[in-house]
Amino acid sequence: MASAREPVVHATIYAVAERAGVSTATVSRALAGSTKVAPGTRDAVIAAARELDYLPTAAASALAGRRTRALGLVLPHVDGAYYAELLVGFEIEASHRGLSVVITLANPREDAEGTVRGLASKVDGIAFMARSAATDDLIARTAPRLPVVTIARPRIPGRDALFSENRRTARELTERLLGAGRVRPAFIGRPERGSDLGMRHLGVLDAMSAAGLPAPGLLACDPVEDQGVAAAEHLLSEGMPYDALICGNDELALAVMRHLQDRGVQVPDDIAITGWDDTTTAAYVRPGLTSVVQPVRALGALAAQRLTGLVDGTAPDDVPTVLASRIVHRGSCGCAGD
Amino acid sequence: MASAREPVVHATIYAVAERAGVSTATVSRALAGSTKVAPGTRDAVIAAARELDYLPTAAASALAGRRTRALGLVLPHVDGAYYAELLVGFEIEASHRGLSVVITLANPREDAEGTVRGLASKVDGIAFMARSAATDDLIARTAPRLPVVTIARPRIPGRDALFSENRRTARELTERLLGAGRVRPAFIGRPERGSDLGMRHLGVLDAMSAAGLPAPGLLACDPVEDQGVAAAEHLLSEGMPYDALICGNDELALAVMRHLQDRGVQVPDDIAITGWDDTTTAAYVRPGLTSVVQPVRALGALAAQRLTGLVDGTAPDDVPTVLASRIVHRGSCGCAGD
DNA sequence: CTGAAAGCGCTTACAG
DNA sequence: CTGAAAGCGCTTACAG
Repeated sequence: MASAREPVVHATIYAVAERAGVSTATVSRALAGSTKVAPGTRDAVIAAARELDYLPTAAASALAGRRTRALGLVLPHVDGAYYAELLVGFEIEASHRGLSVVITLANPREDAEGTVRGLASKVDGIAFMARSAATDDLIARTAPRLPVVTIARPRIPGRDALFSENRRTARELTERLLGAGRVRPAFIGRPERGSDLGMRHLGVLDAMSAAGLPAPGLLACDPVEDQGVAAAEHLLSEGMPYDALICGNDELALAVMRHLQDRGVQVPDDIAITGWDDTTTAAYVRPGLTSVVQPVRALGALAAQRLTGLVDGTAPDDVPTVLASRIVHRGSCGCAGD
Repeated sequence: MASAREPVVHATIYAVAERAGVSTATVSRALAGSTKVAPGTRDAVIAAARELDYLPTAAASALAGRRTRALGLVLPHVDGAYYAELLVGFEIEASHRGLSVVITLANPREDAEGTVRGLASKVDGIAFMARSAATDDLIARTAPRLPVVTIARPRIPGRDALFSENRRTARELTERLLGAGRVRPAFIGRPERGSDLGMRHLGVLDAMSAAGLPAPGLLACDPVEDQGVAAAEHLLSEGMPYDALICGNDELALAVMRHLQDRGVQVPDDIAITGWDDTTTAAYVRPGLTSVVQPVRALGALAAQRLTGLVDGTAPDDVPTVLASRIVHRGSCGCAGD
């Protein structure tokens, strides 16, 4: 076993101060862009810093300044373009504000408590995304310690909660199907209170009751491919009692659609199918899958933005925010029309 | 504008020490799991820490301990499941080792230099993924400051470089096509020296020359959808001079395939098509797209692992590492066989 | 506009 | 096995 890497010694603020002929306080101010530094002094400091290739140690700044200049993002332990997109929005916004991003995957099988506590010790604020091992309770206990926002998950009392529009969009989508004569829809997915899927389910209910129709069918299953296959199998065994399937996400919708097609069911003639998230695949399958585009990147950016506001004390408090979604009509719903 | 959030005061190591009736040195050791602490003492410290809900300030630990206990990951500024998967592998491995992950998207349009320098000041080591705004030069200049590894990008002299197997897999894929009678293949993508696509292109050349055949065609374009469409259009206008298209990634392959199919070309009868990355969509289109699964998650994990070794001084130096890829045969290549 | 000095909250030789 | 004390490298009232 080799010995630990010998750390290269780098210039500190003292070296810069000495070279520029000023105090470390002045170096600190000049480099922070303080306006109360004489231009000439500032230039000398900047020149000295550059000559020494000075890079302030983040830990020292954080300790002295009581700001880590970092934001935390807790994601469910899954892959997928959806979360990647959220991360992109969050990171870009954070980096525009000079903040770095510490990312954590909350794995149900592991020590979520320890993970989140650890994160809380190294960032100025945390965004919790959707369903993850970070429970309501854990988030609530974390919140007094530092600013917290939630994204696409049940709201924590007194904390900012961000969502994409779900209920109203689901209602519109359902009304569109009803308008095309599909009056016996079923919802596929597990609607949980306050979650994205829960809200989507409510939107479907809204449309049905507004139209004076009975409640839609419900096939409760987790939003993953194999459960979609199982749901499709179940439908076939039941003799296809519905004429439209509003799926909680694309993964489910694609699995259901393919399985039904493989069994000879015609989409959309025999049954209409819709999804959510507008994944890449939705546009590539045939018929194209009607889906809902969510402003995921904007949601990520908004989270970073509100967190920054909370950290600086410039944010209005406790305002839930909902960003608009948009239906993308393709062939699978039999209502693409125009 | 509201005033800045009043920080809640939390227990420090002094409070824990006082409560446990020991010195802060002992608290520090006990909590770090040092073996040189008497069991009774350790229990008392742990109890006191729990009672006070003590959370060590990461900045203070980092400053005093000269270790941030964080790893940096620089990704190209794009979304997509591929990078998400890499991040998952990296994060899981890092978190297993008690390290957190600071993620940065290197955007060509922005200050990559400042971004990477900032990152270098807050982590113990950095992994640079693929093509990003982090140039060879920038990475080389960062490397003396802290441990660095690269992933799927041209190697930086003297630094660890990780890859998934590209050249040999490309050769196998090509040989399979040749075996199925497709002797006039073209490569679609922009092969750059030392990059994943560059290696894939070389593998195709290997197979052709080993078979005593002329070099394959080359349609140089960036690996994005619209360039795939343009390439397909070009092929049509040329009268389809090839019988197989080996595309640098799935995005390109899918765009090419769809465009050709829309123009009446039969896949694989008229032309065979293959991609790389085995995206979700590859399995959903018809015919299914033959593609190559890369060990992306494992690559991420390996990067975190080697970085940790480098930080601790326990890593063998300068060993390039290549992880195996696997071809997934589907209908599009006309060589699925069985 | 600038500096001296205290202090941020830990870790780690060093000594016992 | 434990403690006193120095020190990690910054920032920020405070005073001028």
